[in-house]
Amino acid sequence: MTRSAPPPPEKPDYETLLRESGVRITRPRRTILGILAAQPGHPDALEIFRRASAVDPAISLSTVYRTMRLLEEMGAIHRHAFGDGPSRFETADGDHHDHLIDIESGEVVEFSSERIEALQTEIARELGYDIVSHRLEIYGRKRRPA
Amino acid sequence: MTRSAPPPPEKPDYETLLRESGVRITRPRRTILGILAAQPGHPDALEIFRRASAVDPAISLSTVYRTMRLLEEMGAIHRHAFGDGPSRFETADGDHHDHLIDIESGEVVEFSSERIEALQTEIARELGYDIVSHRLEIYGRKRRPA
DNA sequence: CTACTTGCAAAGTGTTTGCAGTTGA
DNA sequence: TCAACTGCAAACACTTTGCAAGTAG
Repeated sequence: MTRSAPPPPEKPDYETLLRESGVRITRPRRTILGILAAQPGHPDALEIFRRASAVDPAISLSTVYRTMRLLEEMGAIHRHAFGDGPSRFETADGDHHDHLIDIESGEVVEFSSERIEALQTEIARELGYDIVSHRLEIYGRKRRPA
Repeated sequence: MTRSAPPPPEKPDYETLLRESGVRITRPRRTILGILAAQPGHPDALEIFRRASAVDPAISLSTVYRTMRLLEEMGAIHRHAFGDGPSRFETADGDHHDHLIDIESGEVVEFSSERIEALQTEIARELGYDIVSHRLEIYGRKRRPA
């Protein structure tokens, strides 16, 4: 066994990723990518558009939507439809997780449970299905201290 | 302990329910109610509108939407947003259950798991929240027989 | 009778798309 | 260079709403 280079960084370099997919790195895309990298939350398209506009006022909302779709198709981000509002996006670095949405503030807390995952797989199997994807959202409100 | 009347029928009478809420039973409402009672599935507004039109061609899509909202607010039906398409509705008789959606046919299979419910409550508690509602959807495809 | 409902058309959201001009590789 | 990309405005799908006419109780 020989020494080798350290494992790749946990956060992929989207620009490189895109370029390798034969996609051009344009100004609007670089701007949006920068925003996604800097913002840890679950913003919607309008939110991203607002931040992008602050950096480059020429950016259009269409381009935001087109870029989000592009990134989603590449697997670089996930799209969520919490409640019924607009789609909200999240970078797809880490592992799978589910969401708890604070119905009062809209805040999103991420969590994951191997046991729930396992139960879902089991249930799907019993029903004769293979899981392609799933969505688990808990809507709650902060517990008042007694 | 005295003998008493048998438990109420499992399927509530929506007309009575509505009347008791001070809501008028109009022709369109009666038609829609009839369709919901007869159809066991998870139809969307357009689907309900189509079936209603067959019974009473004068019904408008707006009235379908207004009626679904009314019933939802009364707790008589649940509204779901599977994938990203239109809202789909389901009568709220029985117990709580979750959904497995066949991504190829759109078919919806209902299931419920006390263990998953319990795990969710536990997770929410650990995060400091009380659950208000939740949504668990499994998207899958029928397993091919080997 | 008259307040609640309706149908219709118009408005509203969130998102996608056609097109002519722009730009990255 | 020149296909990929963009901004813009128009189109879209789904849903809600204003209003004048209709109707249940």
